[in-house]
Amino acid sequence: MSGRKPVVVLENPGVKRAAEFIRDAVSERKVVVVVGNCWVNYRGRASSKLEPGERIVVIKEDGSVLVHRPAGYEPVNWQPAGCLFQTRADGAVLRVRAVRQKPSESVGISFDRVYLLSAMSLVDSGEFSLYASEEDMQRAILLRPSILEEGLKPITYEKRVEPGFVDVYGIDKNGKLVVVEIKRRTAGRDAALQLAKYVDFVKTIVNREVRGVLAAPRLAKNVQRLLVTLGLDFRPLDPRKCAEVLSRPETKKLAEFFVESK
Amino acid sequence: MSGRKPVVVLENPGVKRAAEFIRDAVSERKVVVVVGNCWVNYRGRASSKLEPGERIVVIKEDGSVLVHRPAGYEPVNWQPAGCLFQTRADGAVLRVRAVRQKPSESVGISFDRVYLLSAMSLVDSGEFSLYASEEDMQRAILLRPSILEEGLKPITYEKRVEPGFVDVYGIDKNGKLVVVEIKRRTAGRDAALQLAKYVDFVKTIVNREVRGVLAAPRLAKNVQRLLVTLGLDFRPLDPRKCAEVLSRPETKKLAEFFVESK
DNA sequence: TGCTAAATCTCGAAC
DNA sequence: GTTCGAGGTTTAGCA
Repeated sequence: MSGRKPVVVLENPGVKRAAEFIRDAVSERKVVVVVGNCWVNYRGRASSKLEPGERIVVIKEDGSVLVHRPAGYEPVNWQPAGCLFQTRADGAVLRVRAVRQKPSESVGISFDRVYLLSAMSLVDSGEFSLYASEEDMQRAILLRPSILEEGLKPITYEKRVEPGFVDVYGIDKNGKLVVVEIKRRTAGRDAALQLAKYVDFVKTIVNREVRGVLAAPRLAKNVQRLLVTLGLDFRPLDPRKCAEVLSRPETKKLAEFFVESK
Repeated sequence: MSGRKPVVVLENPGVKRAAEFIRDAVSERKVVVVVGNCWVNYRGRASSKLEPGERIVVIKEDGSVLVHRPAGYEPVNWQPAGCLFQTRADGAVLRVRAVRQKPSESVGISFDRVYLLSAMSLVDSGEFSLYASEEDMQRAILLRPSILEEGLKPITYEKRVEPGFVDVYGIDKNGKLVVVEIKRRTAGRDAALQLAKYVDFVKTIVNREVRGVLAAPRLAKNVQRLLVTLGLDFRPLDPRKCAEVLSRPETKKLAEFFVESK
Protein backbone atom coordinates (compact mmCIF):
# COMPACT_ATOMS: atom_id res chain seq x y z
CA MET A 1 0.00 0.00 0.00
CA SER A 2 1.35 3.40 -0.90
CA GLY A 3 1.79 6.34 1.44
CA ARG A 4 -1.18 8.12 -0.03
CA LYS A 5 -4.10 8.36 2.33
CA PRO A 6 -7.01 9.15 0.05
CA VAL A 7 -9.70 9.35 2.72
CA VAL A 8 -9.70 10.96 6.17
CA VAL A 9 -12.67 10.42 8.45
CA LEU A 10 -13.98 12.10 11.60
CA GLU A 11 -16.89 10.67 13.53
CA ASN A 12 -19.07 12.98 15.60
CA PRO A 13 -16.66 15.92 15.48
CA GLY A 14 -17.35 19.06 17.47
CA VAL A 15 -18.58 22.10 15.63
CA LYS A 16 -15.30 24.01 15.83
CA ARG A 17 -13.24 21.02 14.71
CA ALA A 18 -15.67 20.36 11.88
CA ALA A 19 -15.50 23.94 10.62
CA GLU A 20 -11.70 23.89 10.57
CA PHE A 21 -11.65 20.52 8.89
CA ILE A 22 -14.00 21.60 6.13
CA ARG A 23 -12.22 24.92 5.58
CA ASP A 24 -8.90 23.11 5.15
CA ALA A 25 -10.28 20.38 2.93
CA VAL A 26 -12.09 22.81 0.64
CA SER A 27 -9.02 25.03 0.32
CA GLU A 28 -7.00 21.95 -0.63
CA ARG A 29 -9.56 21.11 -3.30
CA LYS A 30 -10.55 17.87 -1.66
CA VAL A 31 -13.93 16.24 -1.84
CA VAL A 32 -15.83 16.64 1.42
CA VAL A 33 -18.70 14.52 2.68
CA VAL A 34 -20.73 15.65 5.66
CA VAL A 35 -23.49 13.57 7.23
CA GLY A 36 -25.60 15.17 9.90
CA ASN A 37 -28.74 16.99 10.90
CA CYS A 38 -29.08 20.16 8.89
CA TRP A 39 -31.37 22.78 7.43
CA VAL A 40 -30.84 24.54 4.14
CA ASN A 41 -31.75 27.86 2.57
CA TYR A 42 -31.28 28.73 -1.06
CA ARG A 43 -31.57 32.08 -2.76
CA GLY A 44 -30.80 32.84 -6.37
CA ARG A 45 -32.62 31.97 -9.56
CA ALA A 46 -35.32 30.79 -7.19
CA SER A 47 -35.56 30.43 -3.44
CA SER A 48 -36.10 27.45 -1.21
CA LYS A 49 -36.16 26.47 2.39
CA LEU A 50 -35.52 22.99 3.75
CA GLU A 51 -36.52 22.23 7.32
CA PRO A 52 -34.18 20.24 9.57
CA GLY A 53 -33.44 16.59 8.86
CA GLU A 54 -30.56 14.14 8.47
CA ARG A 55 -28.82 14.36 5.11
CA ILE A 56 -25.65 13.74 3.19
CA VAL A 57 -23.83 16.79 1.90
CA VAL A 58 -21.08 16.49 -0.70
CA ILE A 59 -18.72 19.30 -1.63
CA LYS A 60 -16.69 18.45 -4.70
CA GLU A 61 -13.26 19.63 -5.72
CA ASP A 62 -14.69 21.84 -8.48
CA GLY A 63 -16.78 23.72 -5.96
CA SER A 64 -20.08 22.02 -6.63
CA VAL A 65 -22.36 21.09 -3.76
CA LEU A 66 -25.01 18.43 -3.31
CA VAL A 67 -27.49 18.01 -0.48
CA HIS A 68 -29.01 14.54 -0.57
CA ARG A 69 -31.94 13.30 1.46
CA PRO A 70 -32.03 9.59 2.41
CA ALA A 71 -34.25 8.92 -0.59
CA GLY A 72 -34.59 10.17 -4.13
CA TYR A 73 -32.36 10.39 -7.16
CA GLU A 74 -32.06 14.15 -7.18
CA PRO A 75 -30.38 16.35 -4.61
CA VAL A 76 -32.88 18.43 -2.66
CA ASN A 77 -30.52 21.39 -2.80
CA TRP A 78 -27.37 21.93 -4.78
CA GLN A 79 -24.99 24.38 -6.34
CA PRO A 80 -23.16 23.88 -9.65
CA ALA A 81 -19.40 24.00 -9.98
CA GLY A 82 -17.42 27.14 -9.25
CA CYS A 83 -18.69 28.10 -5.81
CA LEU A 84 -16.81 29.94 -3.12
CA PHE A 85 -17.27 28.72 0.42
CA GLN A 86 -17.72 30.29 3.81
CA THR A 87 -17.50 27.87 6.70
CA ARG A 88 -17.80 28.80 10.35
CA ALA A 89 -18.78 27.60 13.76
CA ASP A 90 -21.69 29.74 14.93
CA GLY A 91 -22.19 28.74 18.53
CA ALA A 92 -23.28 25.11 18.45
CA VAL A 93 -24.12 25.36 14.77
CA LEU A 94 -21.86 24.60 11.83
CA ARG A 95 -22.64 26.89 8.93
CA VAL A 96 -21.46 26.24 5.41
CA ARG A 97 -22.35 28.65 2.66
CA ALA A 98 -21.68 28.10 -1.03
CA VAL A 99 -21.79 31.27 -3.09
CA ARG A 100 -21.82 31.50 -6.84
CA GLN A 101 -21.90 34.52 -9.12
CA LYS A 102 -23.39 34.55 -12.58
CA PRO A 103 -26.00 33.88 -11.72
CA SER A 104 -25.72 35.28 -8.23
CA GLU A 105 -26.95 32.67 -5.82
CA SER A 106 -26.08 31.00 -2.58
CA VAL A 107 -26.90 27.91 -0.59
CA GLY A 108 -26.59 28.05 3.19
CA ILE A 109 -26.37 24.78 5.08
CA SER A 110 -26.54 24.74 8.88
CA PHE A 111 -25.75 21.65 10.96
CA ASP A 112 -26.58 21.22 14.61
CA ARG A 113 -25.18 17.68 14.61
CA VAL A 114 -22.47 16.11 12.49
CA TYR A 115 -22.23 12.33 12.53
CA LEU A 116 -19.62 11.83 9.88
CA LEU A 117 -17.15 14.13 8.24
CA SER A 118 -14.76 13.01 5.57
CA ALA A 119 -12.22 14.63 3.27
CA MET A 120 -10.85 12.77 0.28
CA SER A 121 -8.33 13.25 -2.49
CA LEU A 122 -9.80 11.16 -5.26
CA VAL A 123 -7.98 10.42 -8.49
CA ASP A 124 -10.32 9.77 -11.36
CA SER A 125 -9.17 9.99 -14.95
CA GLY A 126 -11.23 7.05 -16.18
CA GLU A 127 -12.90 7.69 -19.49
CA PHE A 128 -16.66 7.66 -19.62
CA SER A 129 -18.32 6.55 -22.81
CA LEU A 130 -22.01 6.68 -23.37
CA TYR A 131 -24.04 4.28 -25.53
CA ALA A 132 -21.00 2.60 -26.96
CA SER A 133 -17.32 3.30 -27.12
CA GLU A 134 -15.63 3.74 -30.48
CA GLU A 135 -14.40 0.19 -30.03
CA ASP A 136 -17.96 -1.00 -29.47
CA MET A 137 -19.07 0.74 -32.65
CA GLN A 138 -16.28 -1.01 -34.49
CA ARG A 139 -17.37 -4.38 -33.11
CA ALA A 140 -20.96 -3.63 -34.05
CA ILE A 141 -19.95 -2.95 -37.66
CA LEU A 142 -17.93 -6.15 -37.83
CA LEU A 143 -20.84 -8.07 -36.35
CA ARG A 144 -23.50 -6.56 -38.61
CA PRO A 145 -21.95 -4.54 -41.44
CA SER A 146 -25.38 -3.67 -42.82
CA ILE A 147 -25.80 -1.02 -40.12
CA LEU A 148 -23.18 0.92 -42.09
CA GLU A 149 -24.26 0.04 -45.63
CA GLU A 150 -25.85 -2.88 -47.45
CA GLY A 151 -23.50 -5.38 -49.03
CA LEU A 152 -20.41 -4.37 -47.07
CA LYS A 153 -18.10 -7.24 -46.19
CA PRO A 154 -15.42 -6.48 -43.57
CA ILE A 155 -11.94 -7.87 -44.19
CA THR A 156 -10.01 -7.13 -41.06
CA TYR A 157 -9.80 -4.24 -38.67
CA GLU A 158 -7.31 -1.82 -37.25
CA LYS A 159 -4.79 -2.67 -39.90
CA ARG A 160 -1.81 -0.49 -39.29
CA VAL A 161 -1.29 2.24 -41.85
CA GLU A 162 1.31 4.92 -41.75
CA PRO A 163 -0.54 7.84 -40.24
CA GLY A 164 -2.22 5.70 -37.58
CA PHE A 165 -4.87 3.03 -37.58
CA VAL A 166 -7.78 2.31 -39.85
CA ASP A 167 -10.88 1.35 -37.92
CA VAL A 168 -12.47 -1.01 -40.44
CA TYR A 169 -11.54 -2.35 -43.88
CA GLY A 170 -14.11 -3.89 -46.16
CA ILE A 171 -15.30 -4.64 -49.66
CA ASP A 172 -18.50 -2.91 -50.74
CA LYS A 173 -21.26 -4.37 -52.89
CA ASN A 174 -19.45 -3.12 -56.02
CA GLY A 175 -16.20 -4.78 -55.08
CA LYS A 176 -14.45 -1.58 -54.10
CA LEU A 177 -12.09 -1.47 -51.12
CA VAL A 178 -13.61 0.56 -48.28
CA VAL A 179 -11.74 2.38 -45.53
CA VAL A 180 -13.96 3.28 -42.56
CA GLU A 181 -13.24 5.92 -39.98
CA ILE A 182 -15.47 5.84 -36.90
CA LYS A 183 -16.28 8.73 -34.61
CA ARG A 184 -18.38 8.27 -31.51
CA ARG A 185 -19.52 11.88 -31.54
CA THR A 186 -20.18 14.56 -34.13
CA ALA A 187 -17.44 14.30 -36.75
CA GLY A 188 -15.57 17.51 -37.46
CA ARG A 189 -13.19 18.64 -40.18
CA ASP A 190 -10.34 16.83 -38.45
CA ALA A 191 -12.09 13.48 -38.84
CA ALA A 192 -12.65 14.09 -42.56
CA LEU A 193 -9.02 15.10 -43.11
CA GLN A 194 -7.74 12.14 -41.12
CA LEU A 195 -9.83 9.78 -43.23
CA ALA A 196 -8.54 11.41 -46.42
CA LYS A 197 -4.99 10.77 -45.28
CA TYR A 198 -5.72 7.09 -44.65
CA VAL A 199 -7.42 6.70 -48.02
CA ASP A 200 -4.51 8.37 -49.82
CA PHE A 201 -2.05 6.12 -48.08
CA VAL A 202 -4.00 2.96 -48.82
CA LYS A 203 -4.24 3.98 -52.47
CA THR A 204 -0.43 4.01 -52.65
CA ILE A 205 -0.17 0.39 -51.56
CA VAL A 206 -3.13 -1.28 -53.27
CA ASN A 207 -3.70 -1.04 -56.98
CA ARG A 208 -7.43 -0.74 -56.70
CA GLU A 209 -10.26 1.72 -56.25
CA VAL A 210 -10.57 2.88 -52.63
CA ARG A 211 -13.59 4.48 -50.97
CA GLY A 212 -13.38 6.42 -47.73
CA VAL A 213 -16.38 6.25 -45.41
CA LEU A 214 -16.82 8.40 -42.35
CA ALA A 215 -19.14 6.79 -39.80
CA ALA A 216 -20.45 9.01 -37.02
CA PRO A 217 -23.75 9.98 -35.39
CA ARG A 218 -23.65 13.20 -37.42
CA LEU A 219 -21.46 15.76 -39.09
CA ALA A 220 -20.41 19.15 -37.84
CA LYS A 221 -21.31 22.08 -40.03
CA ASN A 222 -19.66 22.38 -43.45
CA VAL A 223 -18.03 18.98 -43.05
CA GLN A 224 -20.40 17.48 -45.63
CA ARG A 225 -19.03 19.92 -48.21
CA LEU A 226 -15.48 19.04 -47.24
CA LEU A 227 -16.26 15.35 -47.64
CA VAL A 228 -17.61 15.93 -51.14
CA THR A 229 -14.49 17.89 -52.02
CA LEU A 230 -12.32 15.07 -50.74
CA GLY A 231 -14.39 12.42 -52.49
CA LEU A 232 -15.42 10.75 -49.25
CA ASP A 233 -18.76 9.36 -48.05
CA PHE A 234 -20.64 9.92 -44.84
CA ARG A 235 -22.69 7.15 -43.23
CA PRO A 236 -24.71 8.07 -40.16
CA LEU A 237 -24.03 5.61 -37.36
CA ASP A 238 -25.83 5.87 -34.04
CA PRO A 239 -23.89 4.58 -31.04
CA ARG A 240 -27.23 3.64 -29.52
CA LYS A 241 -27.97 1.43 -32.50
CA CYS A 242 -24.55 -0.13 -32.11
CA ALA A 243 -25.31 -0.93 -28.50
CA GLU A 244 -28.52 -2.65 -29.60
CA VAL A 245 -26.60 -4.74 -32.10
CA LEU A 246 -24.16 -5.81 -29.40
CA SER A 247 -26.99 -6.81 -27.09
CA ARG A 248 -28.67 -9.09 -29.63
CA PRO A 249 -29.27 -12.67 -28.43
CA GLU A 250 -26.57 -14.03 -30.75
CA THR A 251 -24.02 -11.83 -29.08
CA LYS A 252 -25.13 -12.62 -25.55
CA LYS A 253 -21.74 -13.95 -24.53
CA LEU A 254 -20.05 -10.88 -25.88
CA ALA A 255 -22.55 -8.67 -24.05
CA GLU A 256 -21.99 -10.48 -20.77
CA PHE A 257 -18.30 -9.90 -21.12
CA PHE A 258 -18.96 -6.27 -21.87
CA VAL A 259 -21.03 -5.83 -18.73
CA GLU A 260 -18.76 -7.58 -16.27
CA SER A 261 -15.28 -7.07 -17.60
CA LYS A 262 -12.96 -4.37 -16.42
CA MET B 1 -27.19 11.69 23.53
CA SER B 2 -29.60 8.90 22.65
CA GLY B 3 -28.74 5.27 22.05
CA ARG B 4 -29.33 5.58 18.33
CA LYS B 5 -26.19 5.20 16.27
CA PRO B 6 -27.14 6.73 12.94
CA VAL B 7 -23.86 6.15 11.15
CA VAL B 8 -21.53 3.13 11.08
CA VAL B 9 -18.18 3.44 9.34
CA LEU B 10 -15.59 0.97 8.07
CA GLU B 11 -12.22 2.15 6.75
CA ASN B 12 -10.38 0.03 4.19
CA PRO B 13 -12.54 -3.06 4.68
CA GLY B 14 -11.68 -6.31 2.95
CA VAL B 15 -13.75 -7.33 -0.02
CA LYS B 16 -15.63 -10.07 1.79
CA ARG B 17 -16.39 -7.88 4.78
CA ALA B 18 -17.51 -5.07 2.50
CA ALA B 19 -19.87 -7.32 0.56
CA GLU B 20 -21.51 -8.59 3.74
CA PHE B 21 -21.76 -5.09 5.15
CA ILE B 22 -23.45 -3.71 2.05
CA ARG B 23 -25.82 -6.67 1.75
CA ASP B 24 -26.96 -6.20 5.34
CA ALA B 25 -27.26 -2.44 5.10
CA VAL B 26 -29.26 -2.56 1.88
CA SER B 27 -31.61 -5.21 3.25
CA GLU B 28 -32.19 -3.01 6.31
CA ARG B 29 -33.05 -0.10 4.04
CA LYS B 30 -30.13 1.96 5.21
CA VAL B 31 -28.28 4.54 3.18
CA VAL B 32 -24.90 3.23 2.07
CA VAL B 33 -21.89 5.27 1.02
CA VAL B 34 -18.93 3.57 -0.63
CA VAL B 35 -15.73 5.38 -1.55
CA GLY B 36 -13.16 3.51 -3.58
CA ASN B 37 -11.62 2.69 -6.92
CA CYS B 38 -14.26 1.34 -9.24
CA TRP B 39 -15.44 0.83 -12.79
CA VAL B 40 -19.04 0.94 -13.91
CA ASN B 41 -21.11 -0.56 -16.69
CA TYR B 42 -24.64 0.39 -17.52
CA ARG B 43 -27.10 -1.26 -19.82
CA GLY B 44 -30.70 -0.32 -20.36
CA ARG B 45 -32.29 2.58 -22.20
CA ALA B 46 -28.76 3.22 -23.37
CA SER B 47 -25.38 1.74 -22.53
CA SER B 48 -22.30 3.18 -20.94
CA LYS B 49 -18.90 2.17 -19.71
CA LEU B 50 -16.84 4.00 -17.11
CA GLU B 51 -13.16 3.13 -16.84
CA PRO B 52 -11.57 2.74 -13.38
CA GLY B 53 -11.21 5.70 -11.07
CA GLU B 54 -11.90 6.80 -7.50
CA ARG B 55 -15.51 7.72 -6.84
CA ILE B 56 -18.24 8.06 -4.29
CA VAL B 57 -21.16 5.69 -4.59
CA VAL B 58 -24.39 6.27 -2.69
CA ILE B 59 -27.14 3.70 -2.34
CA LYS B 60 -30.27 5.21 -0.84
CA GLU B 61 -32.98 3.60 1.22
CA ASP B 62 -35.45 3.75 -1.66
CA GLY B 63 -33.13 1.70 -3.84
CA SER B 64 -31.71 4.54 -5.90
CA VAL B 65 -28.01 4.65 -6.73
CA LEU B 66 -25.60 7.47 -7.49
CA VAL B 67 -22.04 7.23 -8.75
CA HIS B 68 -20.25 10.53 -8.28
CA ARG B 69 -16.88 11.51 -9.69
CA PRO B 70 -14.75 13.98 -7.69
CA ALA B 71 -16.07 16.81 -9.85
CA GLY B 72 -19.33 17.74 -11.51
CA TYR B 73 -22.86 18.29 -10.32
CA GLU B 74 -24.30 15.30 -12.09
CA PRO B 75 -23.71 11.66 -11.22
CA VAL B 76 -21.73 9.90 -13.94
CA ASN B 77 -23.92 6.83 -13.49
CA TRP B 78 -27.07 6.29 -11.53
CA GLN B 79 -30.19 4.27 -11.08
CA PRO B 80 -33.60 5.63 -10.04
CA ALA B 81 -35.51 4.39 -7.00
CA GLY B 82 -36.79 0.86 -6.78
CA CYS B 83 -33.71 -1.17 -7.66
CA LEU B 84 -32.90 -4.66 -6.50
CA PHE B 85 -29.31 -5.31 -5.51
CA GLN B 86 -26.82 -8.09 -5.97
CA THR B 87 -23.66 -7.71 -3.94
CA ARG B 88 -20.83 -10.20 -3.90
CA ALA B 89 -17.11 -10.64 -3.40
CA ASP B 90 -15.67 -11.88 -6.68
CA GLY B 91 -12.10 -12.73 -5.82
CA ALA B 92 -10.45 -9.46 -4.91
CA VAL B 93 -13.26 -7.50 -6.50
CA LEU B 94 -16.40 -6.21 -4.84
CA ARG B 95 -19.30 -6.25 -7.27
CA VAL B 96 -22.53 -4.38 -6.70
CA ARG B 97 -25.27 -4.55 -9.23
CA ALA B 98 -28.45 -2.51 -9.17
CA VAL B 99 -31.23 -3.89 -11.33
CA ARG B 100 -34.42 -2.16 -12.26
CA GLN B 101 -37.35 -3.38 -14.34
CA LYS B 102 -39.64 -1.15 -16.36
CA PRO B 103 -37.55 -0.08 -18.01
CA SER B 104 -35.24 -3.06 -17.72
CA GLU B 105 -31.80 -1.75 -16.92
CA SER B 106 -28.89 -2.43 -14.65
CA VAL B 107 -25.81 -0.71 -13.33
CA GLY B 108 -22.84 -2.84 -12.36
CA ILE B 109 -20.20 -1.32 -10.10
CA SER B 110 -16.94 -3.16 -9.43
CA PHE B 111 -14.47 -2.06 -6.77
CA ASP B 112 -10.91 -3.28 -6.46
CA ARG B 113 -10.27 -0.98 -3.52
CA VAL B 114 -12.63 0.37 -0.88
CA TYR B 115 -11.39 3.24 1.23
CA LEU B 116 -14.53 4.04 3.12
CA LEU B 117 -17.76 2.20 3.67
CA SER B 118 -20.60 3.60 5.66
CA ALA B 119 -24.17 2.62 6.48
CA MET B 120 -26.59 5.10 7.95
CA SER B 121 -30.16 5.27 9.22
CA LEU B 122 -31.11 8.83 8.47
CA VAL B 123 -34.32 10.42 9.67
CA ASP B 124 -35.50 13.22 7.45
CA SER B 125 -39.03 14.48 7.54
CA GLY B 126 -38.16 18.16 7.08
CA GLU B 127 -40.45 19.96 4.70
CA PHE B 128 -38.98 21.38 1.53
CA SER B 129 -40.54 24.48 0.02
CA LEU B 130 -39.45 25.97 -3.26
CA TYR B 131 -39.53 29.61 -4.35
CA ALA B 132 -41.46 30.96 -1.45
CA SER B 133 -43.76 29.59 1.14
CA GLU B 134 -47.32 30.83 1.35
CA GLU B 135 -46.13 32.89 4.29
CA ASP B 136 -43.40 34.43 2.14
CA MET B 137 -45.96 35.35 -0.50
CA GLN B 138 -48.05 36.97 2.20
CA ARG B 139 -45.06 38.99 3.40
CA ALA B 140 -44.29 40.01 -0.17
CA ILE B 141 -47.81 41.36 -0.66
CA LEU B 142 -47.63 43.31 2.61
CA LEU B 143 -44.24 44.68 1.58
CA ARG B 144 -45.24 45.65 -1.95
CA PRO B 145 -49.02 45.38 -2.46
CA SER B 146 -48.68 46.50 -6.07
CA ILE B 147 -47.52 43.01 -7.06
CA LEU B 148 -51.13 42.02 -6.44
CA GLU B 149 -52.90 45.09 -7.79
CA GLU B 150 -52.26 48.80 -8.08
CA GLY B 151 -53.61 50.98 -5.31
CA LEU B 152 -54.10 48.18 -2.78
CA LYS B 153 -53.43 49.17 0.83
CA PRO B 154 -53.12 46.30 3.30
CA ILE B 155 -54.76 46.72 6.68
CA THR B 156 -53.67 43.74 8.69
CA TYR B 157 -53.21 40.06 7.99
CA GLU B 158 -54.37 36.69 9.19
CA LYS B 159 -57.29 38.21 10.95
CA ARG B 160 -59.26 35.40 12.44
CA VAL B 161 -62.61 34.78 10.80
CA GLU B 162 -65.00 32.01 11.58
CA PRO B 163 -64.08 29.42 8.98
CA GLY B 164 -60.32 29.87 9.46
CA PHE B 165 -57.85 32.61 8.62
CA VAL B 166 -57.80 35.33 6.04
CA ASP B 167 -54.35 35.76 4.49
CA VAL B 168 -54.48 39.48 3.74
CA TYR B 169 -56.99 42.30 4.27
CA GLY B 170 -56.79 45.54 2.37
CA ILE B 171 -58.53 48.53 0.85
CA ASP B 172 -58.44 48.78 -2.93
CA LYS B 173 -58.08 51.94 -5.01
CA ASN B 174 -61.87 52.37 -4.99
CA GLY B 175 -62.10 52.12 -1.23
CA LYS B 176 -63.59 48.65 -1.20
CA LEU B 177 -62.58 46.13 1.46
CA VAL B 178 -60.52 43.33 -0.08
CA VAL B 179 -60.12 39.79 1.24
CA VAL B 180 -57.14 37.97 -0.25
CA GLU B 181 -56.63 34.22 -0.34
CA ILE B 182 -53.13 33.07 -1.29
CA LYS B 183 -52.17 29.76 -2.85
CA ARG B 184 -48.56 28.85 -3.52
CA ARG B 185 -49.50 26.48 -6.33
CA THR B 186 -52.26 26.20 -8.91
CA ALA B 187 -55.50 27.19 -7.23
CA GLY B 188 -58.33 24.70 -7.56
CA ARG B 189 -62.05 24.81 -6.90
CA ASP B 190 -61.44 24.33 -3.19
CA ALA B 191 -59.46 27.57 -3.00
CA ALA B 192 -62.24 29.48 -4.74
CA LEU B 193 -64.91 28.04 -2.47
CA GLN B 194 -62.85 28.72 0.63
CA LEU B 195 -62.40 32.34 -0.42
CA ALA B 196 -66.13 32.65 -1.07
CA LYS B 197 -66.82 31.46 2.49
CA TYR B 198 -64.44 34.05 3.93
CA VAL B 199 -65.97 36.83 1.87
CA ASP B 200 -69.49 35.85 2.89
CA PHE B 201 -68.50 35.82 6.53
CA VAL B 202 -66.76 39.17 6.36
CA LYS B 203 -69.82 40.64 4.68
CA THR B 204 -71.91 39.66 7.72
CA ILE B 205 -69.72 41.63 10.10
CA VAL B 206 -68.82 44.74 8.10
CA ASN B 207 -71.47 46.97 6.56
CA ARG B 208 -69.49 47.64 3.43
CA GLU B 209 -68.70 46.30 -0.05
CA VAL B 210 -66.30 43.34 0.06
CA ARG B 211 -64.17 42.00 -2.80
CA GLY B 212 -62.63 38.53 -2.76
CA VAL B 213 -59.29 38.12 -4.51
CA LEU B 214 -57.64 34.80 -5.17
CA ALA B 215 -53.86 35.11 -5.57
CA ALA B 216 -51.99 32.14 -7.04
CA PRO B 217 -49.50 31.35 -9.81
CA ARG B 218 -52.41 30.13 -11.93
CA LEU B 219 -55.86 28.60 -11.89
CA ALA B 220 -56.85 25.00 -12.45
CA LYS B 221 -59.30 24.31 -15.23
CA ASN B 222 -62.81 25.75 -14.98
CA VAL B 223 -61.94 27.60 -11.81
CA GLN B 224 -62.06 30.94 -13.64
CA ARG B 225 -65.70 30.26 -14.47
CA LEU B 226 -66.40 29.34 -10.86
CA LEU B 227 -64.78 32.59 -9.69
CA VAL B 228 -66.99 34.61 -12.03
CA THR B 229 -70.05 32.79 -10.72
CA LEU B 230 -69.02 33.54 -7.15
CA GLY B 231 -68.20 37.16 -7.95
CA LEU B 232 -64.54 36.77 -7.06
CA ASP B 233 -61.38 38.04 -8.75
CA PHE B 234 -58.22 36.20 -9.73
CA ARG B 235 -54.81 37.90 -9.54
CA PRO B 236 -51.84 35.92 -10.87
CA LEU B 237 -49.04 35.90 -8.30
CA ASP B 238 -45.72 34.23 -9.00
CA PRO B 239 -43.89 32.85 -5.95
CA ARG B 240 -40.67 33.61 -7.79
CA LYS B 241 -41.64 37.25 -8.07
CA CYS B 242 -42.45 37.26 -4.38
CA ALA B 243 -38.99 35.93 -3.62
CA GLU B 244 -37.51 38.78 -5.65
CA VAL B 245 -39.52 41.31 -3.70
CA LEU B 246 -38.25 39.85 -0.45
CA SER B 247 -34.66 40.09 -1.64
CA ARG B 248 -34.87 43.81 -2.55
CA PRO B 249 -32.21 46.03 -0.93
CA GLU B 250 -34.78 47.64 1.39
CA THR B 251 -35.63 44.27 2.76
CA LYS B 252 -32.04 43.19 3.27
CA LYS B 253 -32.47 42.63 6.98
CA LEU B 254 -35.53 40.51 6.39
CA ALA B 255 -33.72 38.55 3.72
CA GLU B 256 -30.72 37.91 5.93
CA PHE B 257 -33.01 36.60 8.59
CA PHE B 258 -34.66 34.37 6.04
CA VAL B 259 -31.37 32.95 4.85
CA GLU B 260 -29.74 32.30 8.19
CA SER B 261 -32.59 31.52 10.52
CA LYS B 262 -33.63 28.03 11.33
C1' DT C 1 -51.38 4.65 -16.33
C1' DG C 2 -49.62 7.54 -19.87
C1' DC C 3 -48.78 12.26 -21.59
C1' DT C 4 -47.21 17.08 -21.34
C1' DA C 5 -44.65 20.84 -19.65
C1' DA C 6 -41.26 22.77 -16.47
C1' DA C 7 -36.65 22.50 -14.17
C1' DT C 8 -32.51 26.60 -9.26
C1' DC C 9 -32.65 21.81 -14.97
C1' DT C 10 -27.14 20.55 -16.44
C1' DC C 11 -23.89 20.15 -20.09
C1' DG C 12 -21.71 20.55 -24.25
C1' DA C 13 -21.14 22.38 -28.89
C1' DA C 14 -21.72 26.09 -32.29
C1' DC C 15 -21.55 30.84 -33.38
C1' DG D 1 -19.31 34.84 -23.95
C1' DT D 2 -24.00 33.69 -25.49
C1' DT D 3 -27.31 30.78 -27.56
C1' DC D 4 -29.12 26.38 -28.78
C1' DG D 5 -30.30 21.62 -28.24
C1' DA D 6 -29.97 17.07 -26.09
C1' DG D 7 -30.32 14.21 -21.92
C1' DG D 8 -30.12 6.98 -19.70
C1' DT D 9 -32.83 13.81 -18.75
C1' DT D 10 -36.14 13.85 -13.95
C1' DT D 11 -40.29 15.33 -11.91
C1' DA D 12 -44.76 17.06 -11.16
C1' DG D 13 -49.34 17.92 -12.71
C1' DC D 14 -53.56 16.10 -15.32
C1' DA D 15 -56.37 13.41 -18.48
